Parts: sequence; structure tokens; C-alpha cells
Amino acid sequence: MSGTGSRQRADAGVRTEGDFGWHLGVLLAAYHGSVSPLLGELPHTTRGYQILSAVVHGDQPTQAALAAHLSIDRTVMTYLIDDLAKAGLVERQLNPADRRARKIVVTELGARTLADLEDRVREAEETLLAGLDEERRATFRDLLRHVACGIRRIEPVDACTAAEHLLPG
Amino acid sequence: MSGTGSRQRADAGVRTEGDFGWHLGVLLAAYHGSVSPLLGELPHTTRGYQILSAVVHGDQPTQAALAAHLSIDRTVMTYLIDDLAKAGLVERQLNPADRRARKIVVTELGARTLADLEDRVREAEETLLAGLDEERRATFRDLLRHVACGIRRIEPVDACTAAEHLLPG
DNA sequence: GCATATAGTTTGTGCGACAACTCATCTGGG
DNA sequence: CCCAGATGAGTTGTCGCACAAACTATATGC
Repeated sequence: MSGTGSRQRADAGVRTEGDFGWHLGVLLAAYHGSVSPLLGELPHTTRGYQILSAVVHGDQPTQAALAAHLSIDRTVMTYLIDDLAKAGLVERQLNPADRRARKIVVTELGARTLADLEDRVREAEETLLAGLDEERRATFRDLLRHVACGIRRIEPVDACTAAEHLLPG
Repeated sequence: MSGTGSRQRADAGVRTEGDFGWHLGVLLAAYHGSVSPLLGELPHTTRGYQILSAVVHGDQPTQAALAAHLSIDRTVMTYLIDDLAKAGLVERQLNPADRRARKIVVTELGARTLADLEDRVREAEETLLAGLDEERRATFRDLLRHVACGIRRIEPVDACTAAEHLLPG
């Protein structure tokens, strides 16, 4: 069994050694699996959902900024937006001040769609976290958010700031 | 802005509404980004690492069980194992009792490689979680593990049990 | 012994990511 | 005013990967 290495430590007998990545993968896969069916005809499933959410809540000035926020390649973002636009959920708004840039804005249909989906997605998330009681679910969400925002503060991209200043203290 | 829906709740002003999936994506992407460079020539980067880890720690009886554990398609697992075997890290062990099945076992080189990598991966994970103090990092890992195991108890696949019975209480 | 199920592999297809290129527009230097 | 370079966006081509559908081989049950 090769009991060498840093397996047994003094602290607790927790031994979550090489499993962190696996835990993460399991959770993300389950997230996709639970959320995708809720999204129905929404293009590109969770990707589309996240974009729609970022468009509504994030208020990114350009398509490039939106792509950076979501760590999506610019060239990929083009056809993702294409498909969301075809579905009537978002629009490319021309910016008279800089005619290269397009700001992605939500349509009325998009806003209604997102509002409708958000509650159901939230429920699905809670179901995913059903292994934890309510207090721990909140703690987990909180820690996860801190981690993600910490990562984004190290890596170049801005982001998070928008969500961060809304926190209690 | 569509202030409807479940945005504002009584509890805290946390508003982590549609961002859970995004947080998760950020973390997993950062995980790949941090860990992959450490793995060097190891085939299929984090995938290969997780397989190697599962082979050593998980003791799955067959290749199919291994695939199910990692949520990898059987047909994909074939060439992943192929490449790990070509690299001399694992071997397909024939089972005389069932000559269809192959048990994937680690080689000496594979064991040494994994032992060497585990410490460095652990460090990279800690760096990822640098936004949290040490106590919260442990809490986060713990909650994540519970969530993942909870998910795997709902979805058919076994797994987790192996890690679970090693817990303190 | 035949039907059916299971472990693993092979092959083909389609989608998604990324690189390289193009186009349009902005910005600064002369 | 004009030119060079930078930047936002879109287009095209290529590659790798995941998945479905075959196929081989063994096992098991009637």
C-alpha cells in the first residue's frame, strides 16, 4: 500500500490526500448534470446560463470583458453570443463612443428567462449540497466564493469586485 | 434589474445568486492551471493524476469500476490507461478468475511518481486556497468532501466509501 | 448449448477549444 | 492630417476529446 509520503499527519486522521481534485470534479459534474436539464432549450446549457447571468448581474462593458470574466476565449464567445442572440435572449448593443465594441445586453425575454431559471437552479444547487445541513451549506457557499474571488484577485482578471462590495462586512 | 425572485432573503445579505456555478468553474480551472504544470510528462495531466491516485489508493477491482469511480467513459478509459501503461506507470493485470476483466495496478515507477507528485499537488492546492486561513481551508476541504460523497451516495456509483471509513467519527 | 449479459477495445462522428488571419476602428506621434 | 500600432470583434482551419455504435472475448443462467 506504500504507506510512505505525507499520508499520515499529526493533525486529524482526515486523509483527503489526492482527492481534492476528484471531489471538485464530482461536484462540478453533478452541477452540470443537475442544472443542464433545467435549462431546456437554452443554448449551450450551463455556459449559456452563466453568460446570461453575467450579462444581467455583471454589467460588463464589452464582449471581451464578458469573455475574460468567464474565462472564455474571445473567439468562442462570438458564437456563444451568436446563439444566445438567435434565441432572442441577448442583443449586441453598438457603442457610439467606440464603434468596435459591442456591449451585450439582455432582452426582455432574456431577463424573464433568467429570472425564471435562477430559482430553479438555486433549488438544484441546494439539492446538490443536500449532504450538508443548512448552516453548513451557507458556510460552504461562502468559503467557495472567497476562494474563487481570491483566485481571481491573483490571476489578472478583475471580476468578483462586483459581488464583493455587496457583502455585509 | 428585475428585483423579483428570491434575490433578497431574510438571512444575510450574501447574494451569491447565480454565481455558484461560476465560483466552481473558477476554482476548477485554477486547479487545472496550477496542477497541470507540476505533472510534467504525465499523460493526460490532471486526468492521469487522478487515475494514478485512484489506482493506488482506491483499489478498484476492474477497469470498468475505475472508470465509474472517476466518471470516465469506458471507451475513454481505454486509451487513458493505454497511455499511462505506455509511460510505464500502470499495468493491466489479468484476472484468472474472470478473463474478461483487467485490474489496473501501479508499477514501482508509478508509485514513486505518484508519491513524488502528491506533495507538490498538495502544495498547489493550498496555494489555490490561499484566500482562506488554515482553519477555513480545512473546513472547506472537509465540506467539499462531504458534498462530493453525498453526491456519490445519491448517484449510483459506489466510491467514497473507501475514503469515508477512514474518518475519525 | 444457446441466449443474454458484461469487460474491454475499436472505429467513426461531431462538437468545442484554440491559433492564425482578416476587418474595422481607435489612439498617439509626427 | 496621415500613418503605425493597438484593440474589439469575427472568420476559418485544425486538432483533440467525448460519445455512440459497432465488435471480440468471456461469463452466467436456463
